[in-house]
Amino acid sequence: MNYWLMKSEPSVFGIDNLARAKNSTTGWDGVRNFQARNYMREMRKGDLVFFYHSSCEVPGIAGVATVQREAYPDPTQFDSKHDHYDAASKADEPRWSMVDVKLVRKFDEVLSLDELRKHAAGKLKDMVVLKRGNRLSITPVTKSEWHFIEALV
DNA sequence: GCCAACGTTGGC
DNA sequence: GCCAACGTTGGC
Repeated sequence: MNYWLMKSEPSVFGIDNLARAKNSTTGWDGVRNFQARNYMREMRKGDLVFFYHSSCEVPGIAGVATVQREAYPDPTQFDSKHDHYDAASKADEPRWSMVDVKLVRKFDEVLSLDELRKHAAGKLKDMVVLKRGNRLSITPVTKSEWHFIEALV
C-alpha cells in the first residue's frame, strides 16, 4: 500500500464536489505532466490519497481519498474540442492516464499549508509538496509522513 | 544535446 | 495580479 497527495483547485473541483459525486468517486482526468502521470500509473487500488486544495484562500489538505480504479487512458486526450486534447497521442498508445478516486473522509477543517510548514524542519523535512518550487500535482507521501499528518488532524 | 523562449503552477 | 520555479518545445 502506498500513499499519495493530489492537488486540485477547489474553484474547479474541491473535496465537496467529490463528496457530492456519484459514489463519492471521480475520475482524475486532465493530468498533462509526465511525472505526475507516472505516479498515477504506480497507484494501486486501495492506496490512500491526501486531497489537497491549491490556488485558494487556505491551501492545504482537505481530506483523504482512496484509489478506486487503477490507471486507464484519459479520454479527454482524444477529444479535439477538449482543453486537454493532445493531437500527438495515439489511440493504440495513449500518452495520458487517469485514475478514479473515492472519498474516504473530509477533515473538519483544512490542514493548512502553514500548519504543515511548521514541521518542515522536523518530521516533514523531506515531504515533496513542501519543497521549494514544487509544482507537481501528484506526489508520493511516505508512510511515516502519512501517519504523522493523520495525527495532526 | 544545448538552451532560450514560452507556458503553467501556485503561493502570496 | 505578481513572480519564482520549473516543464516543455523547438531552433540550431
